[in-house]
Amino acid sequence: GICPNCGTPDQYGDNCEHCGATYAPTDLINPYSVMSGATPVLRDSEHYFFELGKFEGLLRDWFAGKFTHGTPVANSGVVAKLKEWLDGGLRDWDISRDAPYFGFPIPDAPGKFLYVWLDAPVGYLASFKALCDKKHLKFDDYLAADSRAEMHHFIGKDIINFHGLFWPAMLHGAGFRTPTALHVNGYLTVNGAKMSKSRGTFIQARTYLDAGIHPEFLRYYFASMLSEAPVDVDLDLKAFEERVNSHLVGKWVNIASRTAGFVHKFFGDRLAPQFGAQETALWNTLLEHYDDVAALYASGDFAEVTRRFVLMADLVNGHIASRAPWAMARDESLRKELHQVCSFALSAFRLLAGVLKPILPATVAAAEQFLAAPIADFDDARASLHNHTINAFEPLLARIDPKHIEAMVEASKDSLGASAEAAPSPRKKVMNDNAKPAATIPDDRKEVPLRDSPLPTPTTIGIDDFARLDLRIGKVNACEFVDGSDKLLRFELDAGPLGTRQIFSGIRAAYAEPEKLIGRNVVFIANLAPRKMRFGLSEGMILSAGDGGNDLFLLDADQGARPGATVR
RNA sequence: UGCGGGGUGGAGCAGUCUGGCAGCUCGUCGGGCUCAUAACCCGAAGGUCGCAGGUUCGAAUCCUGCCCCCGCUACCA
Repeated sequence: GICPNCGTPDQYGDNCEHCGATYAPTDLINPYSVMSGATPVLRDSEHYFFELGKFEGLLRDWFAGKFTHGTPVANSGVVAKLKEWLDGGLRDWDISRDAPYFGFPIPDAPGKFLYVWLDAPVGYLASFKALCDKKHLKFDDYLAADSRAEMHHFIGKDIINFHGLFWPAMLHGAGFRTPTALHVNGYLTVNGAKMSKSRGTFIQARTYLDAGIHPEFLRYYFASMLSEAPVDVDLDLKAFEERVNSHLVGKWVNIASRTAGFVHKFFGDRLAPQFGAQETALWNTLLEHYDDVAALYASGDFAEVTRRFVLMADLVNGHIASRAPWAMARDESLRKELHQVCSFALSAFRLLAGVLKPILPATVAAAEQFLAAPIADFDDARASLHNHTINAFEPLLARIDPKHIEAMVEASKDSLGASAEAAPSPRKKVMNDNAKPAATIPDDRKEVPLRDSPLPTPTTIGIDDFARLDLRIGKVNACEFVDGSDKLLRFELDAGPLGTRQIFSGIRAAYAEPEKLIGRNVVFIANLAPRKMRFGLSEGMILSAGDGGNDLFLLDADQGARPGATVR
């Protein structure tokens, strides 16, 4: 609506971006919905509140480490952020929502639901309770107010308040213990910007895997960027490729790759009974670094872990280069030295596997298999291998092929998303998805608001404009009502080569018997950016004719049209 | 508006709390090696550490002001 202070149009309900004034949503002049254009209406509604203010003392004690023997419950920046709330005066927390809403109905309060952030953390504990029942653990040993177990939360920085204010207060209020620590991560950007469909950087896990890129490579990259501080992490795809290839393949696996052959050829896969003097000296240096790594892990400084890992690997490769086992191999009299150098290298390879194991569990498992020497725990990797027989070396990791990254980016692109982004909105506000971390939300969904379109709507379009719409035939596999929605029907379409699509369509008023639509061939837009709705992901738009309400008629195609066929 | 985080060679980052030779990885260039998955080793070029001022023998680091980027700012999912 229009700012009541300075008259700037198109402002949100809380403050004006032009003049900076803050106001109540009801002060907005001519308010409208950016989604539908509809005019909001004011309604009275009874709500339920959690008296958060009563827990201020508890929260201050908790921040101060009173329940954790003085150990801070979170990074200083995180605590500072949380204290803002306290210093500004804690208000009661609205924990009810009116229908339509997903989640749990409030008993004896028709049409009222619990706000998702009230029940979400309870859900974590319900899940844990189920585990306790299964494993015959005592729930109270972990949750009772005097429990000495540790409870750690690993979260994104956008939900600090839920985990750092509401939740500890709820736990305490219910007679349970408070969390031991919050471990907060920042946001992820890709190639220096918010993830974007049009740039192909809105990458889904499935797309990543389908491109044939090892999942543990991403774990390594993230580890190399993370410290205790809740900083944002940029996934720079070029850096990702180079770092993973260089560190893991070029430096680490290479140590085994370049020495195992000698051990196999000359020593029957058996390692030497001892290191030489030079190797022993270097081994002790490596152990000093290794022991530091334990503390680095404990403090959450994974980036420093990987830096230390690289340093250690460089020392080993440098040593191999200076000893030149390939030259020794040509001289029968140097067999013992050759044996010692290569055996040292393989022990060092295992030590480095110990560094990497928390980050690359599957890859390290393969390394353990190759070495025939499982790493039982962190200290176990400190043992050097002597008079030990290993298995034949096989490449443990394939380098990232840049073509795979290109393919992943291409597969992530969305042509219509590109047009939406060509004229980016000046809006800074971003909606985040806290409640459902696994769900996907294209950032392009935000606005293509009418107010931002500088060009007059043309009365005619060219054929190219039409071609950008990917219209397809979809055969209705399933169609049903959506619980909690009085407007939507949920469709599952067979889109032939495009697979199946779930689409929500607001035509319930016109089609009261959705099951009768099954089998029909409808027309839908296949390249509309997927949109997350309250009830799930909607992957396209089904076309109907009419003015809305019960005046809606599905377009359809005669029987015989193939599912997925292009409409042209 | 307030608050939090950030700005360091071409890229990604450490270092800032506790002032003391500006460091790591990648990339680039030159050389070496030929065991290793175009992997490895040695060397070089490349930065007035966002800007301005101040404190100090000495400032990326401390202080003041400013600029820019990101985020949060409670009945947002």
